[in-house]
Amino acid sequence: MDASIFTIQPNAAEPIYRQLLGQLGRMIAGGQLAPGERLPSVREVAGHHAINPMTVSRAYGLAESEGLLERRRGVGMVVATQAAPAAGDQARMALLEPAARELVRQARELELPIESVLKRITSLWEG
Amino acid sequence: MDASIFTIQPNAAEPIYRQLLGQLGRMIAGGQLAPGERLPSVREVAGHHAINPMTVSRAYGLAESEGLLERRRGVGMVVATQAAPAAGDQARMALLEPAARELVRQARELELPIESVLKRITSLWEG
DNA sequence: CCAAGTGTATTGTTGTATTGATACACATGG
DNA sequence: CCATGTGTATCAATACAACAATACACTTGG
Repeated sequence: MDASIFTIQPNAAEPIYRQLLGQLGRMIAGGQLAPGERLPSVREVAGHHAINPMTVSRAYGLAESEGLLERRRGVGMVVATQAAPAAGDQARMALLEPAARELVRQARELELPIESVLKRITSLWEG
Repeated sequence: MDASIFTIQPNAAEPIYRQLLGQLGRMIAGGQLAPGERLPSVREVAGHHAINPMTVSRAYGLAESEGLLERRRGVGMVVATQAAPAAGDQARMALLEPAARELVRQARELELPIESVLKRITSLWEG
């Protein structure tokens, strides 16, 4: 798998290692990363995004302790075999819950009509 | 205006002063806070939420430099008179854009069907 | 076997951000 | 005038992310 699977924003408020961890979790749950699949090496990702290898290692390490990845000594990281790949819409939706709640909260504070919000979401989805 | 207009989550990743600033901006844009309306005092908000007064002051100060609030010496902060209260849906929607983009990005990573996402949003809106 | 590739433990440094404690300047109302 | 209420400037403490530079244990492929 190429190192470009990850999208990192260096200037975002969310720390880099956490951006990586979040993407890993969602891409595994969504099936874009299948069990047994090998991940780009720490140095590969670090080089491609011009960040520190240890920052990537930190994300991988946390993913491992969450049961998402398995460490193959001398080889690299691999998507855990028992990592639920195609958890039902239900389970995957749970991972979207925080972002969904936040969106709704902000929309309420803005007193926006729900129709406009849904429309915008749809537009962003297609675009 | 009561100090309970703000909702702060002390354990969230987003810093408190930024939570306050965001809510201020949206509630003013949405019209829940009308121009000329007085805000709860720094100490009031701080006491109510058990946080440091300077944290609230920081949010107020930033809001002032953004033109959202006006400082009345010895009196308190007031919603700026020239603060666009009922900017069109268009303008208010712009404030929702970051949250909307993030939601869509995560939904894509999760490979969720757009219908499920819209459904959940609607459900959260009504609930 | 050994060169080259894995991840990682270690130590230290740097920069930044958040929060807190205190003291101050100002305005209002009695 | 002065007690009481504003906001805030200032300084300090703390936490954390990220980087840097090694060194190490391990596996694979030649």
